[in-house]
Parts: sequence; C-alpha cells; structure tokens
Amino acid sequence: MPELPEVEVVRRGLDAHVVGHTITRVEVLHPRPVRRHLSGVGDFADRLTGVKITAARRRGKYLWLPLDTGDALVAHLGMSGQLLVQQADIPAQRHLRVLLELDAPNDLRFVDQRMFGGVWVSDGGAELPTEVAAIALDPLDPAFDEDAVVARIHKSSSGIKRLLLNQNVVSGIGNIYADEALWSAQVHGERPGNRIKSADVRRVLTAARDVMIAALAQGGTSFDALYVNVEGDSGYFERSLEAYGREGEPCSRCGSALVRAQFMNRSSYFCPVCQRRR
DNA sequence: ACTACGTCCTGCTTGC
DNA sequence: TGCAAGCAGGACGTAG
Repeated sequence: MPELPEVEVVRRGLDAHVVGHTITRVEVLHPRPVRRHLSGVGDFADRLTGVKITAARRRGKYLWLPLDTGDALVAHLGMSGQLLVQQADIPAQRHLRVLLELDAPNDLRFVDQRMFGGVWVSDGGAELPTEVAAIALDPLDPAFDEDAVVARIHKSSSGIKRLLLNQNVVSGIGNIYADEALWSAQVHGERPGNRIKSADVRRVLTAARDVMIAALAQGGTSFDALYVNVEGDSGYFERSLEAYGREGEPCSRCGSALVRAQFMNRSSYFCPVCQRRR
C-alpha cells in the first residue's frame, strides 16, 4: 500500500487490534517476504513466539511493532503487501505469506502478491529499528525539519520528483503523492532541485504534507482490493486525486488536458500548462 | 560521493 | 479467442 497515508491507516489498525497481544504461533508460508531476516526463517519464528506486542509505530512507509523482548517486528508493504487482522477460522488466502497467531480470536496475516514487501525482526529495535533510523523523517513527524529538507534539495541536481521519492531526503512520499504535491505547487517534476526557488520547494513540501493528511482523513487511496486497512476495507481518496491516473482529463485549475509521461521508468501525471519545466 | 538504471515478483489489462 | 507485451502505489544493488 504503499504510501504514507495508507501505511498510517494500517498502523492505526494494528494499534487498535494487536497491541497488547502475545504471538502464540508463527508460520512462514513463503520464505521470500522474510528475506530481510538474515538469520533465517527458523530464527524469525523463534524470536516472535511467546512475545508480546507493546506498540505500533511508523516512519515513512515502514511499520514496526515494538516487542516486550526489546526487539521489533518490522514490516514494509512494498507494492502489494497487506497486514490483515482476521478471524483465525478464515481460510488462508492465496497470497498469505506469514501467519502470526495471537492470544486473541484474530490472526495477524502478512499477505503480499508480488512479495516486494517483507517482515523481519530487528534486534533491539523496539525504540527505533536501525533499518528505519536510516531513512529521513516524514512530513507528518513532529520533528520534521522543513528547512533542512529544502537545503538538501537545493544541493542536488536531480529532478524534484526523484528527490521526493528518495526516502533518504524525505520519507513517506510515493508516486501518487509526489505527483499530487507537484501539481498542487505547480512545479514540474523534472526541474533540478538546485534550480528551484526556496519558496517553491517549500510549497511542494507543504503540499505533500497537506495532501497526505487529506488522504489519511479518507482512509487512504485505493484503486483496487490490494490497498486496504487491516480489516480489508478500501479508502476513498482516489476520488480526490487531481493528477495521478488522470491522463487526458481536464486540469481542475486551468482546464488543460493532463498529460502522462514516463520518467524514472514510471508514470508521472501533470498539467502541461500549470507545471512548466522552466 | 552522487546519480541513474535494471531488477526483484505476480497478475491484470491492453493490443495485435 | 489466444498470446505477449505493458503496466502497477517500492526500494535495492550495481554501474557509471
């Protein structure tokens, strides 16, 4: 699911449904999503069995569940990962990869069609897993330092969209919200960071934050059943998108037909009139 | 060091 | 109808 609002929706669900519970049994149905647990699937299960989940946290697109052992269960949803809280008697779904049984009527299930995502135990990571510490803060973090991010962007010759997607510059933003932020701030995604005025960079970051807060209020963006909360329900922000996925439709600001372009090997949607390259 | 590209996966949609 | 190419919300390793 991918981007910050969708991941935060999941975090809230975990906070409500699994925090305070103990993992009673672990079953890994496919090894790939556990590949980031370097000491192997057996150790992964051993480190989790009988352990209590004490909180549900997030930075950017990473989730982690602090454990009463001082470790953390870290999760990244990748492109198609889901964390579902489901009644234990519901049969395993097709893409169920990791099953965590709890001392509760519900299981916690990691379901992931494409398996770009994963789950692993971070040694001593309850407070802040090292893998998560390595990325930048996200715009919803109280400690987010906009001035520092503007300065970082100004030092780079990369395109602003590439910088927004770089989780070491600012975390949580993905392809949808990058396009939405750039549309809102009227900035072309290929403009080099070091050639954009401070005020415009600031507008982009503010727009990113605002659009993600708005999406969160609607339960996130879902185009299909792949992007759901822990109870399997979709969010409604798709209907509020101004740019992403709207090729050929009129820009709500100026009426021009929105354009889709390939850059960075991905689709980018923007208004060719409102968002000039120079 | 920084930057850009290919690759990792599966399944759905599109076009010949 | 059948089949192959194209596409998908992410991030990493590698090469320049």
